[in-house]
Amino acid sequence: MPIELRLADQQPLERSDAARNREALLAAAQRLIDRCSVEGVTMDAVAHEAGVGKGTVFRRFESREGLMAAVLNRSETEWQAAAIGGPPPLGPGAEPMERLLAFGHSRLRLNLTHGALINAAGHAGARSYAAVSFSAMHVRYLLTAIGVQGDIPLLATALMAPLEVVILEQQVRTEQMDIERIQAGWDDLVRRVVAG
Amino acid sequence: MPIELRLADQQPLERSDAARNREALLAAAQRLIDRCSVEGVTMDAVAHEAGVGKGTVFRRFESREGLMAAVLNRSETEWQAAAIGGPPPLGPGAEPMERLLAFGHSRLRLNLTHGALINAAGHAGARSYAAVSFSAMHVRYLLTAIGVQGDIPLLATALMAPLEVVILEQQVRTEQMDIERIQAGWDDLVRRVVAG
DNA sequence: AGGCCAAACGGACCGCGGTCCGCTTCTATT
DNA sequence: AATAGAAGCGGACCGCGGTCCGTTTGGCCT
Repeated sequence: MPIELRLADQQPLERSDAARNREALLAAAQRLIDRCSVEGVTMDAVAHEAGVGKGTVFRRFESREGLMAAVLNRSETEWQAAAIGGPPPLGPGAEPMERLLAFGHSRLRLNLTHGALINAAGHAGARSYAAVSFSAMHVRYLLTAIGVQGDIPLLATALMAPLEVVILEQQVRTEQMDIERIQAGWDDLVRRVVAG
Repeated sequence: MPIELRLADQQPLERSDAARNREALLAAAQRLIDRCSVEGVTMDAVAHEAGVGKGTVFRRFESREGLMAAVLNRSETEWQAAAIGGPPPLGPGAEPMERLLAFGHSRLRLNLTHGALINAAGHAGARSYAAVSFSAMHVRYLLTAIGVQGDIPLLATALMAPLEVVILEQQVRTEQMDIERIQAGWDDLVRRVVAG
């Protein structure tokens, strides 16, 4: 009688060929994104580049958004690690206010450079929510550490919202604002919110 | 020799059948949106409902986003009129601060009810920019009237950003916040920003 | 009225995201 | 090593957004 003695390994185990294909697909996707733009990458192309059938791509990643989210997840995870445990001023060691400002600057840059990929990843399931959630949690923590009074979750959202890709693209692309100005504006916003 | 004596009528004139078809298409789209959801409306269905060919739909509205933007435009225009010239507290007659708060509440409600349509309209050309631009202009004007010091365009963006559909859907759908709380949070944000 | 031609029309056609189902392959068990 | 069956695989297939081009129509000029 098989008792499934995998410890707390929740997922029902992944077959070796499946794992190999997942890696191949992620690598293929990354390669194609680098070669053409994000928008130019088709699912058929990814499947072909990885040397698998199209069905396999969708089995692994659900949808195009899911695949993009998985690709995005790599750099995102790395960035999250830097925010939690990296060197100051982003990581611990600096004053909370300083960390918050560094966090915003970093996120702003990241959202501009990865904008296309973030858009392509869309709102695909838990992955994208995790990304949003991480930032929200971190900003909430920093606001609390600073000693801000009020509805912290909402204030955190208010600070993160102007850094959303849609907003930034509007400002940079359509209104021709330069990044320094946007950054300065965000710093100003933070100061006003914190001052209460 | 035809001198084209249309005054400042910039558009090169629209043929009567074209005008008829445009109206028919908008009406058909509206009808289908009411019947099914926005997401369930296909371009073929709109064409068929209006009794025209598919090519005609794309000739008139460029893309699905364009068509949705045109449908959205009707209610949006009406709302803009209310903001500029309607009764207080939204329209003129109330104090600027009161108007700003009313503006935010109204926009929040509107973005939630028309969320699907706004998303479907996407960033389709000048139409959507006009909508964004109107709100931005109005908020800038009110901030100036209140006497706020600083980079007004950026502050206006910072206030509008948390009212974006993406943000609101995240809060309401995923985080289960209720609307009163979000509204109160926005009021608080405005107060902090205005207080400087 | 008649005729000219730019503008508008319609629907066949294409590429892409996504699904489905019959076939193959891996792994656990004896 | 043999085997059973679950998990994975692949590619034909579908619907939708969007394009293209041969045909029709409406407006103007004689």
